[in-house]
Amino acid sequence: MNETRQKIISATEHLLFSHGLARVTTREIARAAGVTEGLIYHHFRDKAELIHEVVELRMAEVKNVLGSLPLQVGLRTLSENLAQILYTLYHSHYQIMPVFISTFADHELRARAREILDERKGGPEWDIQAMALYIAAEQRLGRVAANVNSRAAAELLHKIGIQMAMMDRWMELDPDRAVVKKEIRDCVQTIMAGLEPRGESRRVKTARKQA
Amino acid sequence: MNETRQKIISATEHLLFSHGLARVTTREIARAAGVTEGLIYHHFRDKAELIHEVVELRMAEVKNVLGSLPLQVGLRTLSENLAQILYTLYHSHYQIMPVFISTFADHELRARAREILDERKGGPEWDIQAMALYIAAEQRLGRVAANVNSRAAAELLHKIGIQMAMMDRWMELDPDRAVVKKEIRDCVQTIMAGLEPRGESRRVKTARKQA
Amino acid sequence: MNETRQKIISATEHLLFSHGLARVTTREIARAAGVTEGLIYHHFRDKAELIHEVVELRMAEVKNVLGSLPLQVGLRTLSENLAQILYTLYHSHYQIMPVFISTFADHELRARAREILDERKGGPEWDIQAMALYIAAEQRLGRVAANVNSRAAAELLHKIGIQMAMMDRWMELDPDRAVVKKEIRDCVQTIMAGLEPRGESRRVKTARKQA
Amino acid sequence: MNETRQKIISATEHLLFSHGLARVTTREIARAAGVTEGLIYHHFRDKAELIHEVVELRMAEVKNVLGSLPLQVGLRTLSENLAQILYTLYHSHYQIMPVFISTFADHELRARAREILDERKGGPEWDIQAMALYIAAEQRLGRVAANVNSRAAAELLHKIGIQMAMMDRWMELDPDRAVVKKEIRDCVQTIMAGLEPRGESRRVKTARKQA
DNA sequence: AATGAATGAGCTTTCATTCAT
DNA sequence: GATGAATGAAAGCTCATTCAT
Repeated sequence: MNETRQKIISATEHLLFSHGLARVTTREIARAAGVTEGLIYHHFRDKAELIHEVVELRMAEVKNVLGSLPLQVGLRTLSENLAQILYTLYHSHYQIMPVFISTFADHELRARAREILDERKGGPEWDIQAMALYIAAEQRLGRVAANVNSRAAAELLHKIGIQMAMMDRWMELDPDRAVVKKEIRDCVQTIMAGLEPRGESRRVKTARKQA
Repeated sequence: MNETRQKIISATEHLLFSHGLARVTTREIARAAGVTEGLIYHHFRDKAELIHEVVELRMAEVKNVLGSLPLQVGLRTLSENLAQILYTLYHSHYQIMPVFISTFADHELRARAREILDERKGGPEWDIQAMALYIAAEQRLGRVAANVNSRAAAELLHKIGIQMAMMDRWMELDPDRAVVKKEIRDCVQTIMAGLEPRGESRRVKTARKQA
Repeated sequence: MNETRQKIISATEHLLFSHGLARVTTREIARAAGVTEGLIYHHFRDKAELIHEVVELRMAEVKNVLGSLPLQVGLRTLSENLAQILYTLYHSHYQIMPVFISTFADHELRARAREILDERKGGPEWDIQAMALYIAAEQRLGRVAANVNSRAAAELLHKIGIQMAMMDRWMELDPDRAVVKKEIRDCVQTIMAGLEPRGESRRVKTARKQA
Repeated sequence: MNETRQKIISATEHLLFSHGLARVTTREIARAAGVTEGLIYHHFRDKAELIHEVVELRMAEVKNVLGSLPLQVGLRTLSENLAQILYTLYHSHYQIMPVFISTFADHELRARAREILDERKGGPEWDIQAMALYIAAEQRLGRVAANVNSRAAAELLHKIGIQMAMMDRWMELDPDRAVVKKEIRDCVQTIMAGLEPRGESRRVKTARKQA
């Protein structure tokens, strides 16, 4: 059955992680999967199809990362919840980052990856939506300022989560190192408080009614 | 002389932009540069050295992007200044993104790129520092809240700027499309205002004296 | 039983017709025959044996093409009979031409095909013989000139019939196009009349006593 | 210069002669030409281009085979001239037969070969024309019967010449064996005399005014 | 008898690199 | 400095064939 397929796909993905798309040869895949090169072509039309499948599997997995988050609206502190959101985003994107980066090496592959994300009810858009809804809910409870654009805030968090993952991959840092939590907390605090002075100092700053 | 070197390097970088590291062959480089393949090896020890040089040049260029920004502390609105900062970060990273992404394909190349950034007085760290200093200055003028961690805020902006660039590359979107400005404005506004409710509602929110 | 054998052989021959020996793979044969590749090896030792069998079958079929012709000695016109002979030769050779041509691609296959033709009481030799006998019979009736070498005439017709078939295959022309009949008629007429002038003009031509 | 090209082309053609298109691998070509496989691709875009070139060269060579024949109209015996024509056709076609046969293995190759023959002022059509003109000239001298269709006679000879070459290739017979001359003489004699009875016997045969 | 996963040799092709000129 | 023919290793892929089920 498709145990062999799975072995090949896993081996490929693993190589994608460690070598980068350019260096992944069918020979290496075969060796890593413990099969012959010919067998790869028995299960996949060509190398492209295999890579596509790897990308598809991983990309589809991004689906609704935040769906599993028990975001208790109105419960715990907002900061705690946002930190949890960011951490989840960060961790999941750390996982798919090699596959995601691989799609940069190939035009067609990238287009395909985009399609996959578009088709699925899931993917980044869905995560952003989930966050925006959460923020709006907190807004109704008065835990988030009324003038906040929940959608914009969600996109902000999304960008930050991905970027942290990408940088840690680039720096080849462990995703579980202690500093990450601290970094996320600092980030959340900044977003929570905002840059604008509060209270009396408000008069000082330049008006930005329409900004 | 090094006119030829330059031609070869430019051609290589251009191919990196359009094809990705995997697809860049010496033959294509030679053709694009209008020289023979053999000549490449008169100017560079091997292909790796050439690629390294391309990466080195572009990476070194990341240096002090914000140095060119006339960030007038205390002048114009803070929002306007932040928007300008973000836009500059976004644009410059959009330019180097292909080279940056290329470094993911090769372990050694990536390590080298990191070294380059570390060595130079310039690079991301410097931009972050510049932003942090700017924010701190505004803070002293009372245009930024006193409790803001200027360093954390700078890192936040940095992440957002890079991530916007990466996503637009991935989506193959034009970096000058009108929507970008709007996106940046929304983002700045959110960061400025923060998520926390202001005024009386402040009592409602959880204390975060030490958070 | 040998229903499967037959399916495989038919499929192979069909592919030989349309692709040429070089392009006929076991995979394609299996697909065309609606069986699995493995099954082919239950019925034939190897691919060579299968091809051999196809060639054998078709070659054996060449047998006695003219035997089916109701060549009525002394009846109808001689030209009509010759045209019919040529047409039959042409048509039958058009059918086997792909298999025949295939034998050029493989030394051993060709040798085998020759053996087959030799073994059978049938094959080209038999057709030539049949024609020679027919011509000799007409000769006795005075419908063919007494000085004609019936064997040589038969070989002549044989060559022409095959060559027409080969050329039409090479030109990828339909064997039933109207022009064929006209071509055959012209050919027969030339053979019938001969090139030598007749009657008084005979004196003019150079003597060919020994030619 | 193109000495290498020539070596490769020659080697390829030689292999085409001995193995058939199907069995000609780039590896063997390289070995036979005394070069590396890679070099083949330095001189030819791909294997197809190489084969095309071989076919083109040989096919173009068919050009005007009879042009070199000093066919002395009115001189020597007609039979001698026709025998010489047939022998020349036979010999030249014996040479190109392997390449010609190769074109059967590949649809595109065959189409290309046809184009080559069409384009050139030369090729079979030209030979046929030359023969037809020769026959017509003899006709005017009264050495060929007035009612002979010179074009049809030329086509007849053409077919016979090619077919003899093909059969000898198929039988793997030497093109210079003594029997060939005898075969050609018999053939010419038959064509010269025609099958129809001459003189008084002419009344016996069926009328063929319109045949 | 039939399947189809699995094999391994060999094919065409690419590509970084060298070297005589 | 510059050329481009030449190399050789390795890439992606095909295909006849085997074998456990």
